[in-house]
Amino acid sequence: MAYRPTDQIIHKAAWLYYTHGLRQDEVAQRLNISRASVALYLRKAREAGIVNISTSTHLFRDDRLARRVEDAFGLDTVWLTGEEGLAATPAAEIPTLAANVFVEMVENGGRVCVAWGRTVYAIADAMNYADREGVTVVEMCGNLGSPYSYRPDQCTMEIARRLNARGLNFYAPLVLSTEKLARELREEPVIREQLDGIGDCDLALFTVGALDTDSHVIKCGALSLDELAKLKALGAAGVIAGQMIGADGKLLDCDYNRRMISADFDAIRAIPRRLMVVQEDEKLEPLLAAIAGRFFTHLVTTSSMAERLVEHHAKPVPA
Amino acid sequence: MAYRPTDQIIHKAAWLYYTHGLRQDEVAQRLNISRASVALYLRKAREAGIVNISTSTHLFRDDRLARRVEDAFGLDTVWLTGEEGLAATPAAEIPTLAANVFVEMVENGGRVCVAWGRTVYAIADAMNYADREGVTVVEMCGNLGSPYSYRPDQCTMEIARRLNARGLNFYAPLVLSTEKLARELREEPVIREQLDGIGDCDLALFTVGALDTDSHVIKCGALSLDELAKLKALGAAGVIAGQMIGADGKLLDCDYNRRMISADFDAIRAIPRRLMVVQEDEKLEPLLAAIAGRFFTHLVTTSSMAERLVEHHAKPVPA
DNA sequence: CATGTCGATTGACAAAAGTCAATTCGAGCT
DNA sequence: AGCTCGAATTGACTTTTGTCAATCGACATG
Repeated sequence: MAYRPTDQIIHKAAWLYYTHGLRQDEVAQRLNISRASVALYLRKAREAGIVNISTSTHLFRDDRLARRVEDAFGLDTVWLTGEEGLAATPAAEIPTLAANVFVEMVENGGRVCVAWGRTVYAIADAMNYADREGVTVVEMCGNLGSPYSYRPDQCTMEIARRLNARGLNFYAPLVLSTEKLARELREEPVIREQLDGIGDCDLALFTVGALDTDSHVIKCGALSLDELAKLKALGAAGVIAGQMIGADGKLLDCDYNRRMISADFDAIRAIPRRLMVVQEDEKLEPLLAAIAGRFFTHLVTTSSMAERLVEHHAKPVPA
Repeated sequence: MAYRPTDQIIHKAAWLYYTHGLRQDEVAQRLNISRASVALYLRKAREAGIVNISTSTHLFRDDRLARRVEDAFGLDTVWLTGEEGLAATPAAEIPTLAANVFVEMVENGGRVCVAWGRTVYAIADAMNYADREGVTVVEMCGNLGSPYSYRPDQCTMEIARRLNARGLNFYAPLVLSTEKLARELREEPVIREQLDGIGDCDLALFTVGALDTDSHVIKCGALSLDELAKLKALGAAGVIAGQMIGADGKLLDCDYNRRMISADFDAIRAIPRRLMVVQEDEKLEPLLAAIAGRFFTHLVTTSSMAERLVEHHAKPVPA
């Protein structure tokens, strides 16, 4: 963070107000400025992450159901949002919780890796500005130039901005038209380096995609409806960082995957803490596939999804 | 933290207010309680560390002088409080800054070790309630039952309370009347274990004591004026965790030190991050001794002390 | 069963914080 | 020097928050 000279006074105001507990008029008096300026500076301080206000996410862990999911699938931690409509708007609950959980997990000097999608973008949006130091945010997969407002590079950069971190973008498309081109591109040093760097991360944030006709891969134009149907016939059950996986969680052996520039699954699994966020109730099948592939260690989802997960676990072979 | 049933609603109120940014009356409406209750719950949430408000301490690092001290003495980080009277009361500035720096340094699951003294107690007092998990706070040296209000065990316990941590006290006096008894006591399993545990910490908080007639060791009755004079004649330059050190930073070879139950110096130096806090301007000589002994890696002190340190470094052999 | 006690809760008022249009300041240009 | 434009700052007003005495209600006790 480059320190502009005016930052100094913002810092001082924040220190006096939040740390020493002075009132705004007292701060104003001491710094010889108007109280209105103090109020302005304090807002800036909050936005810049000079002041950090965070709420414990314990509430969402302190739940029998969450523990049952942890035990059933061997996950490190599960956070659930209840039915009770604790959010301002119901749709905001999962991203807000995920953002808080994620920020708590990011450590100074850490290297985090983020995927993209509607959910990840919403998380970025709900994320507080935090005053981390030396954090690097890297993209997990190639980009898609698209009419979509939540492009992958925007996700990365927005998250980096909130964490006061350095953002590293992937300078490649997500999916290419031929397998040959994808292979060649993957061997380009710039790309190679980025791909190799994913395994060095200590934290990952991602979601699993569904394969409905209105799902993300379709909407952003990575895949046609025709191709989708074929992939489903081949056994595709979900999407991880753009790549198709089967119900067993393994990379699907298909042309589409071979045309992809994205994180190697072993590299993803080499990351010690991997936070999966699932918002939509329709994503049970993809989520189970992601569990089978051991893609994540931490999970944020809804109570209703958790119930279905536990239920499924009780009788893994449906009648 | 044991969750009382009423904590649930405090959590919810805090989440809605701080994370979702609702107003108090909106929170009240949603939770079906009066707004006054919401205000009350929010205060409790802040006090319990459910909500964490922390201010960046960058301001105090962003200082040429701090860098010069870091370079001159090979320290990791130095924070300085300026002359400008940024504090509510000047005397509160150092403890408040130190408390904030310290809390930032404490990591979940960590093991921290604290010494005691007027300054450490003031730091404990200025410390925010933080929502850490799995932290252990251990005492660095034996206790002194005394008329003093800042007894070592109080320091430990207060800091533990603020960090939502487990506090481990030393069940031994700081100084005994004979060397033999001290030696025997050190070999008691309970004590041995505590002493050995100090080297396993990843963070330490302590100060260096002076040897004036009104200094801490005298006031709390650990030492008589007579003894003090003798120790000074022997070359005592400062006090670290109760023990006398010479100007070279080495443990002074004296009867007093041998009667002491306190952390082994090698154990202290085995702790990777050690935060030294020096408030009083008279402590230049003790601080230089502590530097010579490589007792600390991080330092919080005043600008004026920093100036004298740098000055001293420029001409280490005074005319 | 009335009564006392204590903590939780509330209504009403006072204090503090947020907001915004108007004004001042200051860098860059003529 | 005088002028222009945009950003920083402020005073005045509105909204939100903090506080505290009064009240409620659960539970224990004579």
